[in-house]
Amino acid sequence: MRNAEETRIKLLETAMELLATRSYHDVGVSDVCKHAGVTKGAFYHHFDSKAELFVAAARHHWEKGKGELRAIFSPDVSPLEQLNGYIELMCDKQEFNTVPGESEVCVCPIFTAGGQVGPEDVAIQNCSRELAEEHIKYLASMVRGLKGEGMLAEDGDVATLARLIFQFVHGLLTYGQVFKDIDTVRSDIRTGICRILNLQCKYRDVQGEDAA
Amino acid sequence: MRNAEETRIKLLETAMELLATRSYHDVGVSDVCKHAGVTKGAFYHHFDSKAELFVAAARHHWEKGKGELRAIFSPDVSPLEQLNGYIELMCDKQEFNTVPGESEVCVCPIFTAGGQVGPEDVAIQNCSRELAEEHIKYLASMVRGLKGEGMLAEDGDVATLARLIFQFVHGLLTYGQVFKDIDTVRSDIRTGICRILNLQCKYRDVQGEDAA
DNA sequence: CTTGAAAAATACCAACCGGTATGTATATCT
DNA sequence: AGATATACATACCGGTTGGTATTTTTCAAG
Repeated sequence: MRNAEETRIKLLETAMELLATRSYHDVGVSDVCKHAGVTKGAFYHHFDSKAELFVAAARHHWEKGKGELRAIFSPDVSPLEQLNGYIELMCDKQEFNTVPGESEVCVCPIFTAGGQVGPEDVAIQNCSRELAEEHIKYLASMVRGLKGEGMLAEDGDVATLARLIFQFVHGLLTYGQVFKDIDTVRSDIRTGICRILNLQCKYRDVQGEDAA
Repeated sequence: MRNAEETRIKLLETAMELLATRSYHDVGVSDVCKHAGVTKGAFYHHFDSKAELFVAAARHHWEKGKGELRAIFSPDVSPLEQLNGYIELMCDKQEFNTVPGESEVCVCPIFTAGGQVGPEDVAIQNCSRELAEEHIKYLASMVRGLKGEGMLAEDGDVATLARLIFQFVHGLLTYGQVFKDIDTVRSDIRTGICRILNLQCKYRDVQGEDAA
């Protein structure tokens, strides 16, 4: 492997994959290297420390996923489709990361890691906060859309609702990870978000293809 | 310290305290011992392993808190008071665990740990699930009460609603930990739960003492 | 081809962590 | 009082982890 950028990205993505099913402290540098097919020498050529790797990996992961988010929350997508798209995306991400026997559901590695590092790894916490805020902004635009179309049965501050959805989804994913029950996650995510939004009932059912 | 039981409990509670602000892998046996004022010899006299300590600590913590929960969710407390009591309890617990400069908000250590250990520490995961289920049962009884009194503007499965609340609260606490913002937690917990339940608006405001 | 810097491999280290072996003081029972 | 089990302390071990020092390979410019 001669391409430096390729190696770097390989390390970033491997780190994220491992972080999806294990905790920050559980994922060692040697682990990442082994799974990426690289040696520690190569690793420390590209990164100064483990913490720097994970911050970079989180940012990379986010930037990579941003395209999907932007597509879903694009202004030319109706708010309702945005909601359905978001729910589907979240479920698909879990499905993608599911290793049948091992871990059935993973959480958003970035945000989880932020909660699990002590005050010493302040860089990771900051990164976690920053990306969470961006995520919530996307949700806010969706909520604003739904509100604008009068689809919400109850009034509520847009920023607050977006934050509540984010919080809920994250707790839901943690639940899924602990209980290893992706079906409940799939079902609860829709129910939960709709109730938090107090989306009018007539809009709640997914009209499209729901043949599982 | 000649009292064995006292030492054991000291270890259990110290473990829980440390786990409140750090991750499972971050809290070492030596750490617990140091903070508890005992040596590793004493520790391994009482527990076979680190995992066993934390399982025991979680159970102990739960049993200790069960009294409060039972008082709040007692049948002779009105459902609405149950809700307010639960919210207050959750906030108070955060307040209690807050170390001003260090960590502003902690999460429920038991459930969080369950999500952060790999498949090897299956005992911890099982304990985490078990206690979460018990917690959700308490919530379910409250939801049933609210529903019975017709306070919910929208129908919904009791078990599902209880689960949604649990998931939300947990995500909320993680959010609080990452953002170190207990005020948002205090505000969001009420809003979030009320919206998930779709509690009728007239019941939402806390009538009693809210002088902060 | 030579050269030189980037990229990656090998080997290694100090620190740490879970766990153990062993020693010692105290309480209880006979 | 002597024997014995409990409660705890000290010291240490093997493995792992983050990180480093050094060497080898790659590859493009001159």
